Amino acid sequence: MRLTNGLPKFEVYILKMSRKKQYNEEVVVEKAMHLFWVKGYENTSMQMLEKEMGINKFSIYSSFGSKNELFIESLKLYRKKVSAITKELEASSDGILAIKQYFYKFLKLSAGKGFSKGCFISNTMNEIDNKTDVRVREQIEEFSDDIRQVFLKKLIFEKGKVSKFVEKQADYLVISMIGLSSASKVYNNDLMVNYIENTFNNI
Amino acid sequence: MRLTNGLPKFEVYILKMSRKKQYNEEVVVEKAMHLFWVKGYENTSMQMLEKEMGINKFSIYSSFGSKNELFIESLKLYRKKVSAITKELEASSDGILAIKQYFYKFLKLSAGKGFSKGCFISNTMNEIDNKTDVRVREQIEEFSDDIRQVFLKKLIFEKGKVSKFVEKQADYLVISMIGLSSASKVYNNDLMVNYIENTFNNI
DNA sequence: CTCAATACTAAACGATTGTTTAGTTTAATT
DNA sequence: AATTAAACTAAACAATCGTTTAGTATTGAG
Repeated sequence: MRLTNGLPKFEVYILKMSRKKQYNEEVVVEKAMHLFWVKGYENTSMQMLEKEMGINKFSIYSSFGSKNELFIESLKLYRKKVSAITKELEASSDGILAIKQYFYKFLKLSAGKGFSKGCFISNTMNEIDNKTDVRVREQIEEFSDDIRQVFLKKLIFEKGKVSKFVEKQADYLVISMIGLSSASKVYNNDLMVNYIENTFNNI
Repeated sequence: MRLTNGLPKFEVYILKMSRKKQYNEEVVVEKAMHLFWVKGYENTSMQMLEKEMGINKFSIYSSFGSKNELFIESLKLYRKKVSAITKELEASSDGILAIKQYFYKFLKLSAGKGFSKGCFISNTMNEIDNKTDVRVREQIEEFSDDIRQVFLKKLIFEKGKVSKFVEKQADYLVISMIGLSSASKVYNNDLMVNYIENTFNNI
């Protein structure tokens, strides 16, 4: 919908309807996300995105502006998906046990068909370059901070009070979780289960 | 140096000397390794390699055959570098403490100028694709197996006997170390020190 | 000095990269 | 039906990718 008589100078605007989009932007972003997740930013080409998203380059550019913008939208969507299980953790009546369950859910989330996709964010961390876009870095930092905050809340819930010690445990758990998803791309499920169990022996 | 009279049928071979190489292959592989280490396989172009190695494409191809072969040589060289500190661990009179020191040495090895390069092998793990070369996968597996073996040896040294439990601790430590190097690319040194200290609380 | 083998330079190869553009189709309002 | 804005198709863009090739320079023995 757009104005056909230029800038709004009067109280009555004349409207003209144009052709409708044949795709849903939320749907195609989800498809792009899965491709970026598995292949990474650089190894995903516009050609691949066209095929996966089912729309052509013009549509991608008119909806998202650039490959980079589409990537950022994909990261945001991923964070949204993760925040679903993060909220479950937050709502749980358990403390540390709930964090452990969260690790298992996170591992499940990274499962692909016969292989592990890892965590989209930690995959992106590993692709980071000195010339990576600032807005991509922001997504990574915010993701990490969000999870740390919930871990901290749960640890305080279990241990009773805030302390430097508990803060450091939260830091430890965040990095363990990032390590978990990275490693899951190469090591089998049994080894990852063993990793989670050992990690929570320390807490 | 090559024979100029074909296959060796007689006792006397006629030799012809040709132009000498103006570069040392071991030296230029080291330079390639650093570039692959920082940028990854796909994000390193032949143009960058020419510049970094100080020789041109023809020389790279005549010495190594392809970009992929050069990458594999780079991985081998990296393993050689890591095996230096792995041997220190093996030779140490300490047990678990020596493994912890190994973690710190590994962290130091991944330090770049003002940023962390991570571990070349774990960076490569994260770039793995369903169409990644088998020989690249082999390098990763061998690297992982080598370290596990030394960790296991040290754990047995400290705990006195072999057991399923000790084997699982070795598995845990390998994945922790991979996680360590991945995370070091994004998190600061204090957080990584905290990670190492917490990890060895469990062992 | 000649010869043959190899190292080198530099240009070119076709394929693919992300992005843009020209031209056509669809839609609802006038 | 005419109009107009936006969605679409498809081709083209310059730049870069990994790899190859043609031509020249260097080597040391015969």
